[in-house]
This record gives sequence, structure tokens and C-alpha cells, in this order.
Amino acid sequence: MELSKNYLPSATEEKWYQHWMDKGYFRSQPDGRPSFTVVIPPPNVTGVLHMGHTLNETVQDILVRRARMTGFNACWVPGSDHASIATEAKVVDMLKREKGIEKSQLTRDEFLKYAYEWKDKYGGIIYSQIKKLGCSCDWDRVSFTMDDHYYEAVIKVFVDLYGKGKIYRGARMINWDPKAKTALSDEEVDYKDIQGKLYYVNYAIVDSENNPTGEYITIATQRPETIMGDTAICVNPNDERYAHLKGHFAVVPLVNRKVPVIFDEYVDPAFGTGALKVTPAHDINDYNLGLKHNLEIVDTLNEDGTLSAAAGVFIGMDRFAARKKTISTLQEQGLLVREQEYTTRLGYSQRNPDTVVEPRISTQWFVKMAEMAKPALDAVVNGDVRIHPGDRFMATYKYWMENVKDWCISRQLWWGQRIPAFYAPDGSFEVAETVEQAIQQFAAKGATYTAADLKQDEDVLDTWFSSWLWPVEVFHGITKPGNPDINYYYPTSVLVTGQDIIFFWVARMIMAGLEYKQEKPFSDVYFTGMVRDKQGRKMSKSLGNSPDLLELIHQFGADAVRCGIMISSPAGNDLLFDEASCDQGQKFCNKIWNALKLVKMWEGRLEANSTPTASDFAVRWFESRLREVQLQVDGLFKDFRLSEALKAIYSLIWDDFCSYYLEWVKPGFEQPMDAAVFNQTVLFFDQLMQLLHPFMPFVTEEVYHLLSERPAGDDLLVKQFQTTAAPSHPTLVEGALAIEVITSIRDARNKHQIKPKDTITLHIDTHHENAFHQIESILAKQVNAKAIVYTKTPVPGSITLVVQKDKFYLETEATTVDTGAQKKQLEEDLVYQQGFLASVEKKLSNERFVQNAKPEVIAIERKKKADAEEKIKAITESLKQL
RNA sequence: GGGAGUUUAGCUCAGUUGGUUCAGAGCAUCUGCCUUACAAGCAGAGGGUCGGCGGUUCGACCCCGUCAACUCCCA
Repeated sequence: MELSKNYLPSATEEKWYQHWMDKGYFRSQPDGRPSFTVVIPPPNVTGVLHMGHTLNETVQDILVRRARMTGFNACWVPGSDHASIATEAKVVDMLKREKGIEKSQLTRDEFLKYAYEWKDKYGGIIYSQIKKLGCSCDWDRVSFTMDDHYYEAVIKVFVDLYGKGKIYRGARMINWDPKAKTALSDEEVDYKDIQGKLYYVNYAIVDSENNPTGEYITIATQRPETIMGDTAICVNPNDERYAHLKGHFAVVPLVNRKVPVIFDEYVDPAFGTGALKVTPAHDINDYNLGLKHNLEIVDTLNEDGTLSAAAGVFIGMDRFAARKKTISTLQEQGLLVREQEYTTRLGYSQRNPDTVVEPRISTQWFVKMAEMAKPALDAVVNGDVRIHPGDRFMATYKYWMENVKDWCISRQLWWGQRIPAFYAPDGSFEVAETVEQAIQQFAAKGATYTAADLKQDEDVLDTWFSSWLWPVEVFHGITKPGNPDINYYYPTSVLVTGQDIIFFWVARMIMAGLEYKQEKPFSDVYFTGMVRDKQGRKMSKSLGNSPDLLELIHQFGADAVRCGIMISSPAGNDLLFDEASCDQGQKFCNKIWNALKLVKMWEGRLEANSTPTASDFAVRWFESRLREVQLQVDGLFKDFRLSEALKAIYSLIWDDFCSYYLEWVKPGFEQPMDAAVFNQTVLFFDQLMQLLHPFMPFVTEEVYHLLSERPAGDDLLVKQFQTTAAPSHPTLVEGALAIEVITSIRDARNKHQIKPKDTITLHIDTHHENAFHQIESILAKQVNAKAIVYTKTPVPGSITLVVQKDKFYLETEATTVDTGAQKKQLEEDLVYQQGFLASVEKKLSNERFVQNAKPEVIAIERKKKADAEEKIKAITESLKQL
């Protein structure tokens, strides 16, 4: 069989993915094995996979494949969420651009028809990308947050929580987008620093009898257009400047409203004039003050950002025009004292980036969080749910859970689950799964209505209110409680996601899981870092610095992309993604490919018992190295240190296997290959491919099948790991010595400019010849020695070097030996060793060290001392000869 | 303003209960090699006062305090 010069990913990847699918390897049904369940954090249907997703999906696939190979029934559920705000915006955009239709021209049902069409057209793109990446998801279980059963589950949960008093409807301060005319969640607001102005305005003081005292109080405000909504003036109770105003009132300019002067420590006496105008309808802090002091709320803005009738003046004028008008009017009335430049932050709508978000009192639906947060906090604090990397996120999680605010779940949109509240003409309402049920509930209270009388709430629920049920409802745990799937797969094993949604999603999923399954939704949470470009900038569409995943896969191959992103991805830290790391992955594939070519070359010239002894040590050593790394990788997986695991395997394959092992067992030019050694080599190669498979599934499966003919069903993807025996420690030490000797001799050859082709005679002066007997042929091959001889005396005219306690003499005809350089080298080495010895002796002669240090530590120090003394002796002897 | 995190080689990062002169890896750099698996490769090498200062300790990259710079979250 002719193998191509380099590894060619494209054909391989398609072939194997198809094969795995045909075999049904990704499908999972409950059985007798333990389950290993992962639910994909739903990417939203609007998108394509970006590098953040790529990292995420790769991590999940690695965990799932590894679990599948270690006896678990692995089930990875793919899916996506409906992303109500983003999707609705895209559909609105598309309708306008392509069909010239405004949303306002459509009925709700007509709009939803377009939205579903849009979803069907674009929603699948992301799945094809996940497949290209090699992800082993169970494609028979694809879930979507707007699926019929899922929709039903969300409604059920809403009704249930309402019944339990955990959902309420109320007027609260929310973020309002006056352009889109919808409430926004906190995460949909972007804050920007801007240069604004502080306006100092005089309010006349009147006493409790309403008589002007002739005094004015000056307040500083950024938003003079909200003056008409003022219902108090607030000062700090400790501020002596204003203490005499107790019981007095101020007159709000323009509208001449008499408002009380109140006292609250919230006010910072050092800011502005120390006096604050309180506008409970238009500022969150003022709103809280208003609640505390029982202030009237005057909402002076309409939903489109114009001034309302309640403002009394400038009615119908836009808020920013009204600001100008207010300022000029105050100026005319002589109430504007001064203006001051001021830097502040304003919230802008993520959807309409030029629109300033307005804090607004609005009637919305809320989930009471405090009660549900408590068990969810405990679950993490107790370690029932483990977070990786743990220490970093515990504090943040705790803080948020202990200071959690009620969750605004209504959105003024159409794309999403419609709130199941039914209103009677008199404004009373019932929450029910169906209108029929609502009619009954009204009837039970003595009110008779028909379906035509009742009006369902126009709003839909926040997308997170559906995705927080994800680990439960993808297995129909809400709609069909107790079904075999939910019983088998829940709780899921690991959730892999970005740290940015720890509150929006992870915390709430834990709440929902505990509420509806009385059990955590997952045992471990693995937070990946954020993918940035190599300059450290966030990847974003507007910067255009996010590479196209399909393009990357096309260029480097899926394995290379996976390898590239994992190898540069320390657990939990942000990673600076550079395409060069994919290049490294591609080279790694080629390295493996070439090792395969070498092994396949030997297949044609096998011979039993040709020269087995020469390779004995190589085989024993590599077996131990392989075991050592296998055990190391086991441990790293337990700690979710996947990047380190990949690096360990990478180095095992490239350095230990290719650079040493294969070179050591390689037969001489046109020499036969020992059959036993060959078979052992193939077994090693198999195991290496198996170890690497979760990280780089395609190339490993391909190489596995090229190494040997495999019976049907013997695929790497389902090949089970065997338990690993302990490595032989002495063998590992001997191997390390061999490598050190080889490297030192090569270095000496280089330094003395001995050409690679020139042979040497190697003289070894050692106390343990046996250790060298077994690696003689390896040594000879690796340092190009034509002969190896043992000696107890220095070899005149040779290159001398000392490795550990042994002396080596390189005899060569090619060059004259530069004794000066050698001497210098040995002297430097001697100085270093003497310094080392001195530091060890200093330690050992320190009484307090000997008293306090652990016995093992002291023993190690004594050994260090003895080793250093021997080495110094060897160097000194060599120096004498020069 | 409140909280968290980071700072180790030119770059990106490891460093797991303080104990080899412990200062590591990959990439990049330099030197020598077209050695019949691989030049997308091979063999070597040089790079660092572990952010600054102080403390605890027989001993500190590691623990404590403080200062500085950067990043993120919340308001």
C-alpha cells in the first residue's frame, strides 16, 4: 500500500464521521452501564460557530469520547435555544430588508410563521459545523427550546411557580429601550463612558406652613428633564449645612410641586452640593429611596421616550429635546446656577447601540430569587456541584447568590413562550396553562367569562427562563416526569460553558434542577476561558478578528484545529488564539503520519529472532514511559486539566516514541526487522492512538486502521481502555540516563564540530557497566559510534565529558581536540557543582534545619551531597588529565 | 465606588500541601545537518533578580502585608 507523503485530512474526516454515524456509535439508550451525560450549552439559532464555541464543543467532545472509551454509556445531547431578542431582531430586519414588511403590519401568528421559517433555514448551520469538528453528539436527540414539549414545559413551570408564589407581577424599575419599546435584561445593556454635564439648579424652600423662607437649596443633576418627576429633595442627616431644613419643603421648578426635604445616609455630602433631587420613576437609586421613604412616583416619560402628560410641561417632546428646553427655561427663570463638565457612564441598548436605555417603572413578571438561591448556593458550597477551576469562581458565585435580585422574565416580544396569564376586561387575571383552565379558575371565583372575553398577556418569557430547564427537559423531565431517559441520564455529568454566563444560566439551572428534580443538574461545571485574538482582544464580528471555523478546518483539518485550540488553552484562563497553533496541530498530524509510514516500511522485511536483544531495552523502557503517561493523563482528566493532558501525550508521541523509541528499534540500512519487536511497536502505536483519540479523533482512527487489519466493529472510538499497570521505576531512570548521555555526547560532538557522518570510538569509564551493556547498541546508533569500549583510565587526545558520575571519552580522527575549550567547560561545571555542594552542606550544618526538616528531606539532602561529591571527584580527575 | 483575578524566558503559559542549583514547557531565536518516516523535518544551544518593597521561616516563585500595572464582574 502506498501512503501519501503527508496526512490528508479532508477525505479521512468525512469517511470516518460517516462510518461512526452509520455504526450508530453516537446514539445512546439507557442500559446497564453507568451513564455519562453532557448537554450542549445551547448556542443560539441565529449564529454560526465562533471560536468560543469551538473551544467549548472540543472540550465536551474530549470528555465524552474519553468517557465512552472507559466503560460509560456516553450521551451528548445537542441543541440550540431560540434567543428571543436576537432572533426577533434578525427576523424583523430580514422582513424589512427582503420583503419590505414592518412588524407592526403583521399579526402575532403571521410573524411567528416567518420566524419559524427563518429558524428552519438558518438554525441548522451550526449543527453542520459541530459535525465538521468531529463532535460525537447523539443526533437523534437534538433539542430546541421552542419544541412543542419544551414550550409546554416552560408554561408548566411558569404556572407551577406562580402557584407556589414564586412568580409575581409587579411594577418595578427595569431597563427600557425606548426605540424597541421593550424591557431589557441587565445583560442586554452596554455601558459607555461619556462626557456629560452637571447642572446646578435652585429649588425654593418653604416651611411647613407653606411660607417661602427666602432660601434656596441647590441640587446638581445630570438629567434636568426629569425635574418634573421630582418628589423629594434628599440630604445626608449628618450634613450640618442642611440640618435646619428638617420639616421644610422645596418647590420643584417648572411644575411648582411642593416636595419634602428628606434625610438619608445614601447621599454623599461630597458629591455636587450634597443635596439630591429624588425622581423615583427615572432612577434606580431614587426608586429605592422612594420605597424607603414612601415617596410618590411621577412617571414623566412615555414608552417611546417622549414626555408624558404627567410631566405637566413639554408634553410629547423627546427626552433630549426636553432637556435643552428645560435648561433654557431654568436659565430664563434664573434658577440655573452653573454647569460643570462631568464624566459619567450611560447604558446603551445592545439591540440599538445608539439608544440610551431609560430606567423605567414598568409592570413586568418577576421570579422571586432569594428562596430558590439558597439551596443552589449550598449545593456549590458543599461541593455537591464542583466548579472547575474551583477557587476562582466560588467567591463570585457566593456573592451573587447571597445578593441575588428578583429576575425580570417578561419581554415585550413575540418570539418565545407567551406568558400564560389571562386578563378579564376588569383587569383581573388568572395564570393557567390553557384559556379553558383560566375560565374555570375565574368561575371558581364567581366570575363568568368566555374565551372571547379573556385576553392573554402579550409578552413572552426571557430565553433564560426556558434554558434554565435544559438539563431536565431535553430528557422530558418536566413534561413526562419519571420517564426512563430522565431517570437514567439525570443528573448529567459535566457542564462545559463560558464563565460569562455563570449567573444567567449556570446558577439558574442549579435552581431549576433542585426545584423540579430535587437534585443537582450536573456534578461538575467546567468553565472555559474566553477566546481572544493574539493581541488579547475579544473576538467580535465588528472587529472581524474571529476566524471562520470552516475555513480553518478546510485549511488545517479538524484534528489540527482541535489540537491547536486545546494546546493553547490553559484550564479556565482566557486563551489568545493564534492560527499558528493550528499549524502546530497539522504538523503533529504529519508527524504521526510519518511514524506510520516508517512502521509500515518495516512490515515488508520481518524476520523472527533477528536481533531481539538490541531492542529489548527500548521496548521495556517505552512500555514504562507509556504507562507513566497513561497514569498521568488519568489524573489530569480527573482534574479537568485537558490542555496539560494533551501536551503530555504530544510529547510522549513526538519525543519519546518518534525521537527515541523508533530510532532505537530502527533496523540498520536494509536490515531485517525483528518480528516480535515489530508487533510490540504496533501495539504501542495502537495505544498511543487510543490515548490521543479523544483529542484528535480522525487521524487516530485512520492510523489505527492502517496499522493493522481490524475486524468489523474494532474501531478506536469504542475501544475500551485497559487498566494500566505501574511503570518500572528503575527502567525509567535507566532510560533517562541513556537520554542524558546521548544528548551530552551529541552536544560535545557539536561543540567540537564533529560532522554527523564522522564516527567516533566511545570509551566509557563507569562503576555500573551493566547499565550500559543493555544500551550499547542504542548508544552507538544515536551518537554514531563505530565502537564502544570500557576503560578505567583516561584516553589521551580524546574529548572528555562527565555525565552524572560517569566519564566518557570521545575518540575521533576527524578533528584535533581543543583542550582549552574542554577545560573551560569542565571548570564551569566544577564551579557549579562546588556551589551546589556548598549550599547543601550549609543546609546540613544548620542545626535548626536538621531539627525541623522532615527526615525524607534530610535524606534527600544527604544524597545530594554524596552525588555532588562523586561528580566533583569525576570532574577533578578528568581535569587532571588535560 | 464595591468585589475578584493576573503579573515567571522575546511571546503564550505550567509550577499541585514552602525542601535538589527549581527556575520549566511550547512557540520564536541562534548553530549544525537534504542521516532512504518526516526540511511542514533532524540534532544541539542560548535566553529569566519569578512585578517592586517589607515580613514569617533553618529555608519562599510558593505563605502574610504593602505598593504598582493590567484584566474582568457588579454598581
